[in-house]
Amino acid sequence: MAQTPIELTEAEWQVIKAVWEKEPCTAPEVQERLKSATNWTYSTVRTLMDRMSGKGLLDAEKEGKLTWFRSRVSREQAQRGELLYTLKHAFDGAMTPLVQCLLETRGLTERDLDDLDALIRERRKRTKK
Amino acid sequence: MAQTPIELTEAEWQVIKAVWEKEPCTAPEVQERLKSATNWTYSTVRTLMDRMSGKGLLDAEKEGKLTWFRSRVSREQAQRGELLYTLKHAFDGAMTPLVQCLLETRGLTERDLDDLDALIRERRKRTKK
DNA sequence: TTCGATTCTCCACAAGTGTAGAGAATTCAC
DNA sequence: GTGAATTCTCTACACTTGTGGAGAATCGAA
Repeated sequence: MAQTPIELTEAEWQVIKAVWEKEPCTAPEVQERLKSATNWTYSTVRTLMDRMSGKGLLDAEKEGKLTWFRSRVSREQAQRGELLYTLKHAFDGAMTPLVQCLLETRGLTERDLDDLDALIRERRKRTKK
Repeated sequence: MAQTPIELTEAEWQVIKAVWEKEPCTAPEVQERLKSATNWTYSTVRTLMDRMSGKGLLDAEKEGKLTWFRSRVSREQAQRGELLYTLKHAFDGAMTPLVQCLLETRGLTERDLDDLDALIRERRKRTKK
């Protein structure tokens, strides 16, 4: 069940986010989507995507000359993996310091704080139930 | 001022946490502290520490045969770096989804939620001022 | 059916990372 | 001062990551 936590490299994040935008998709499409952000050549994108398929992060299906890719991990899974990594290594698993760090770090708006409040209240309700 | 954000590899996290425990310290000491967690040989630990000195993560000072190491980044700096990395790549900089993910992820206690509340209230006070 | 465009495959390479062995240097106890 | 113990230096090596070039394969249009 709790499969090995998903970890993505920086480049892999770029790619998978582009894939999530619209699936299935081809490598040239992904290259195009990343054009402005990275300027990667087709080769670069394709190599990344192939490696990601090898790791089970993407799924590749060949149809004639084209190869269609789709993600095999959801955004939520990936986010969770990344966050858990940080939680574990940087904060030794302690959630509160992590949030504290977050609150210190950013120029937060009142609105942000309201959102957090709401999240917590929401979460409380669920726990109570 | 905002120096390039600090990023540590997994092994580097282990090492620097051991260094933070008590500084300055020697490589054999660090090896000892990590003994139970990693079983790394002296060579491994030392190589890591030397590389980290090279990167400016540690400071190395030689005294006779011994080399004393101390950290050049604080736990807070490192935590912030790690967290910002996650925030940026996995959550596109959006704090609320990150916290949301956090709240979903873990078996939180009432106590945890109380702590978060407190943090937010605290933070509000500071903003108001 | 040949040409241009598109997409693919294969290979390459430098830098970074995790890991550690072999043997030199230093030091301390006798 | 000799030997054992400690610590160091140097080197190595496989694997991953970021990046992409060269040229083959395929497809659509003329």
